[in-house]
Amino acid sequence: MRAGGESGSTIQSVDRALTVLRLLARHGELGVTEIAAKLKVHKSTAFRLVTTLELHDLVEQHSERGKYRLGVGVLQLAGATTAKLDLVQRAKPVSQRLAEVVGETVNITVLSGHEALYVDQVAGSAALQLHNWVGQRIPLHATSNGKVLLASLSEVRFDELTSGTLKRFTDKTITDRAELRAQVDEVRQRGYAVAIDELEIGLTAIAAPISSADGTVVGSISASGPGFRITPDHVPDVAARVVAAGREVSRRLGWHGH
Amino acid sequence: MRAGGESGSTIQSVDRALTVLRLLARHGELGVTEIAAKLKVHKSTAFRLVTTLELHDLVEQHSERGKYRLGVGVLQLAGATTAKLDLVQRAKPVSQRLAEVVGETVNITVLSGHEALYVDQVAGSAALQLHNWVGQRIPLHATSNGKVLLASLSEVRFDELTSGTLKRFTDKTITDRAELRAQVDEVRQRGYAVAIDELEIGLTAIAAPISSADGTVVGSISASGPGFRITPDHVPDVAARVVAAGREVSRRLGWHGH
DNA sequence: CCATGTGTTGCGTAATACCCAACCCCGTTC
DNA sequence: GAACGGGGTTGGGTATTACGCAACACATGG
Repeated sequence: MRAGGESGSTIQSVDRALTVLRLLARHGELGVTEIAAKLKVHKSTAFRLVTTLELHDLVEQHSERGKYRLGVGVLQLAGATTAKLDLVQRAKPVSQRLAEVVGETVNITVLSGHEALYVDQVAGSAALQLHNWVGQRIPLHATSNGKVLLASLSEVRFDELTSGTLKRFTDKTITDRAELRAQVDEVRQRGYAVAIDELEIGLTAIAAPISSADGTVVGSISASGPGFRITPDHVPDVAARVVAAGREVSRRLGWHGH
Repeated sequence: MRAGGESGSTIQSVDRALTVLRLLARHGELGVTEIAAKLKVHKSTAFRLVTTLELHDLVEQHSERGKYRLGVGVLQLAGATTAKLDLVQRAKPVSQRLAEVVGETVNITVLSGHEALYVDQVAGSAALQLHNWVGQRIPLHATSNGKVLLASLSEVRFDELTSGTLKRFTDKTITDRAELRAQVDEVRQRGYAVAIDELEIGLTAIAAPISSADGTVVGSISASGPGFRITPDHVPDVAARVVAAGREVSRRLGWHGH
């Protein structure tokens, strides 16, 4: 029987192994039997998968003959990826301080394809349940970060990246292109973007741009938290701090603007 | 023919796929043909491997029909791993500041099995060629970090972890157990450890312990750089700063000692 | 002590992933 | 501008490879 694969050419066992990694990322710790159940394969198959992953330090088991979790090999790989994007490295201390002062979760995003890509996150002191966004992509039109990134684009690029239909997430999501363009213009004047309930009900976010040495916007920094904490009254104050943080990161990247 | 596998049970294709990840971590960017050559497999095999990896966002190719590099999925996985070790999160700002002040590379290690495991690194401003140690394991007896970790152990644990022969790296490496024990005692009294040319000729490192809320040592922080910059004269000064940083991190972990 | 739960290991089979070759697509060369 | 070369990509047949099965070692607890 030919591999009833998804898209023509994918290796079954590798696909399963990588799924194991994602499962472990999601659940923290899993046993061979649990993994087998989730993958719908035999125990022995699951075992051989994790054994191979273990050989590369991507997973490790808690105390010989125990459950499995993600291993340090992952950190090695991550180190190699972030080495190139020194944006994360340089922004880290600034993000930390911002998260400390504001008490909310701080994120850094960059433009990747047609979406905003989260490349770093620092949990705020007040964060209850922290969802890790790092590595995830979010539509540009529904987030404060996205609007900041859009504000940095030329007219034509803006049109390109907003060409599709603007997906609705909540009833506050901006789905009209003219409305979006107006908001983005405002962001450009004001220097920061706000999104309230636009991606998720109850979530308020404020973002500001990060510029590189030559003045082009390379990313955005944001603080976000529940609407009952970041009330409309607080927005200007938080925005000022986020903008200052964005400026600080820009300065660390060699930017010398005003 | 039965699989002439290494250690009983390992899946060939998965093993190759993970090797691809490590290759990409090492070389940054590689094409299908290059990967095939390094793996000693056919082009098409290499292609199917990277395609499967791409499906999980672990690799991505630069501009359709181009070379491959590590992808954002790696960051997602890494986020899940470091979420548990909040040591890294809390230590980050302190490490950054220390690296800034001292100008040398700062590392954080924890005890993992019989070795020291590097869990974080901040490159110093003066760092020329930065090798990323994160995720790597280094023998306890040959590094300043290792000696700090050893100093926190009970007599029996110390004996366990130094039971094997102490591998020699340079002619300064401590290979005598009695000598090691003496040095570790000194570390315990003095509050910091020094290693000069012990792991690598020309490399000087200074480490101090990090304690958790209950007072047990959970890791170590170190500054390291070339011996011509960190001369014996500088050691006490740098050591004081490293110790202070270790205390600061400990405080952030809830430690309330003197 | 047996019952039941882990993680682990040998073995035969056939499904699977490999190699091969041809393909497309882009740059260069002549 | 046809021919070449070098990238990445795509079908197909074969036997290598990885799968499922079942029995194992080891822990836990009734």
